[in-house]
Amino acid sequence: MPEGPQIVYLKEQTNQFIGQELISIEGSVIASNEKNLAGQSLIDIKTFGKEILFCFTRVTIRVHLMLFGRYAIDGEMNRKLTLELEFENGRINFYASSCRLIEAPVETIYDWSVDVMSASFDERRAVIKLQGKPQQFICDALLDQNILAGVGNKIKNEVLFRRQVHPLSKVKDVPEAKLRELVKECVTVSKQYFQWKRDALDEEKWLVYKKTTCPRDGVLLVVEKLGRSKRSCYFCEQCQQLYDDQNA
DNA sequence: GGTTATGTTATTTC
DNA sequence: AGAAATAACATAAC
Repeated sequence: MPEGPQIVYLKEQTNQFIGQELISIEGSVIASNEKNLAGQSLIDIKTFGKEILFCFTRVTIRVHLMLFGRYAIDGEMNRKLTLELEFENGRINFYASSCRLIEAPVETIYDWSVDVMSASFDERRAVIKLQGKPQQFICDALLDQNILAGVGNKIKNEVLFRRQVHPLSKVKDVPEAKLRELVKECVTVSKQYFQWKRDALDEEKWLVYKKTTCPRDGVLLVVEKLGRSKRSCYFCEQCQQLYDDQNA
């Protein structure tokens, strides 16, 4: 369920709750001494990367859907409930999600300049931070939430294909101009993904993810778990260039 | 029934 | 100490 754009979409679905009073809170992950949240008002909903933040008067609840998380607005699912927030005008349930209470002001712990969906995302800084991981494979570096918060495995594969970079290129061997292209593409794909989500087209738009042949040249795609992260890479050996010591 | 999947974190091992 | 491997968590689809 996650990846930044889907979380921004989720926020869009929950905006109706902003300004509402919390009637009740349930969930196995919220300890009993935290139930006094009821009565507080929902001041704002923010997103950071793959996290959604429910900012109440005195405290913030952070929800991360991880790999299997689901949610239902004014509905039920037959799964393990991790958090239920009931407001005056509706209810949102989270299942199989990771939830945490944040007591500090969120501005002090989140830096939105690394969030690819944020208006304050800083491209140049992302490039510099990538260059700070010279030995990493590009397929791992693009998934680094401290550099490109919100980018997940689907976006990673799409970006590498569109910019024609082999996933096993080392960051230090990728020319700076190409790194800049990759960072820009992360933003582009993320914004498109968000729109696909709105249009309910998000399962059919990917060029290589879960596909078998390259849309450019028809060559069979390679599917392998690569890099330190061992996440699935879908790529074309014909048209995605491997940057290495030879051609850096 | 085994494998895989949009993810992260805690623990163990080297 | 610190990097790297492994386990842990949770759930559905093929």
